[in-house]
Amino acid sequence: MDTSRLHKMDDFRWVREPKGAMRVPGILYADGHLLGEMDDKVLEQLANVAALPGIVQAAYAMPDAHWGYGFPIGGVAAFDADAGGVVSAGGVGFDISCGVRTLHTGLAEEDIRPHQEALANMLLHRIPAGVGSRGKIHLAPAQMDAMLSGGARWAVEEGYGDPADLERTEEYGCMAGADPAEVSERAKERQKDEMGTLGSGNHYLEVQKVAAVYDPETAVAFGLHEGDVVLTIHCGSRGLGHQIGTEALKSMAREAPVHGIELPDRELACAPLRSTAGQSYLAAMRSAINCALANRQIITHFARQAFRELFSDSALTLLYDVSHNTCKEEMHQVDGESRRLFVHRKGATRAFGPGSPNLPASLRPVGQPVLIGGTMGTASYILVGEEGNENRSFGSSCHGAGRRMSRNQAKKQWRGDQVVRELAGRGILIRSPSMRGVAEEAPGAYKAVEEVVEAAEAAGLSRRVARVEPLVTIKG
DNA sequence: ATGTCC
Repeated sequence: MDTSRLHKMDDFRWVREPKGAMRVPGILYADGHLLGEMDDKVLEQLANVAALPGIVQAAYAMPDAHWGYGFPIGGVAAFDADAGGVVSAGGVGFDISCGVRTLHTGLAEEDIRPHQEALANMLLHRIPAGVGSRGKIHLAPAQMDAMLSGGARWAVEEGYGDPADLERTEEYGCMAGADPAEVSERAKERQKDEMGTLGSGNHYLEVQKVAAVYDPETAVAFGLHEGDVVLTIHCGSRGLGHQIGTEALKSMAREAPVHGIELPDRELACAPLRSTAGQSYLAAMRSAINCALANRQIITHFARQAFRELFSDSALTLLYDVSHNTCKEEMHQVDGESRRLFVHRKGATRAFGPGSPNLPASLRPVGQPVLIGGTMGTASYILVGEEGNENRSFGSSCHGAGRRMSRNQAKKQWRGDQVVRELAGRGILIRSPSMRGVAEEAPGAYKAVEEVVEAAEAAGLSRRVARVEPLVTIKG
């Protein structure tokens, strides 16, 4: 990215002052090196977002931002319905409520090592992965609607997991304001056999060891110690969310002129929050949030079964489940005034700091766990929401390493079986139905996750608590 | 991300 058009506030905060159609500034949180790696398109897209009606304060880019569909991935933007604000399907993304959930296993690395192969095979066997993967669960129409309304709460009621899981899930496992009647039959049809499946792309299930602790006090509060083994699930709302996103993008682009909205980019399709189209999308999008929460809950259940086969006394307990592709109605202070805003986080993790009323009592004094997915060959991070970050990014942080190169480039550079062999040599077992997928997801295709989380910490968005490294990765 | 193009 050409930084000459940016005003450098400090080493980790760069501002694009409003120009042309921009209503608010664009703010990028990153160091000079990360900015250098970012495409100029990120700045262009950030400026387009800043031009949307009813945007409040600024359009933000997280340290892992990269070029996306309309909005940058790693983008945060909040809109006020009273000020003509909009909701944008491109601002949420296709994989609605894609997110990460991390569980304690109660096991240590030395417990896992002798059974590492068996565990990898068991997890691959129990959890369907890959494009179009289907599971054992087949939802009849009434069950589909109950799932879309109830989310992880529905899943627990159906016997997939424990009520205690809900306390550690964003929205307590159930997103309010969902309306299954706003979800098309086609979206439901695509989803009816896909519950409890991982999907493809960057989605994974990973057994990880806590390799380093940065903030011992918070780590203890999160129940994390060096050498502990945790399980992390990264996936979303599968075919249903994708279908809802596709349909909404099409209809919002078609209807924008009716609402008097001039789109700087057709991909930025949006609808006023106070319109039938806007409300319909919100109700469908919230249903997809529930679908993703239920999906991660069901996968948790299958993972528990797999662990119990090998470790009869293992009890997987949930640290936290948080999404990074959403639009959520939240109260935020803007210039000393409390305002109800619709916060879009696309490839950005909610990262509420200590004291947030949205956190359960057990986490409120400490802050929200912020789960950052790295790559299968390097590491992932567990962070905590930083005090005061509501004023910096509406309480948001980065979500991952961010791609350094396209999937096509990665396929030219690596072969899946070579990646698997190389990682096996380093004690990391990869299992995947697609060697092409493994090549596309080769660790070298991603930026250094360390640099991203260091920038997020230096910018005051979230603070490092622990670094986790993979032992077993199931890839879609 | 995605029954990787209805």
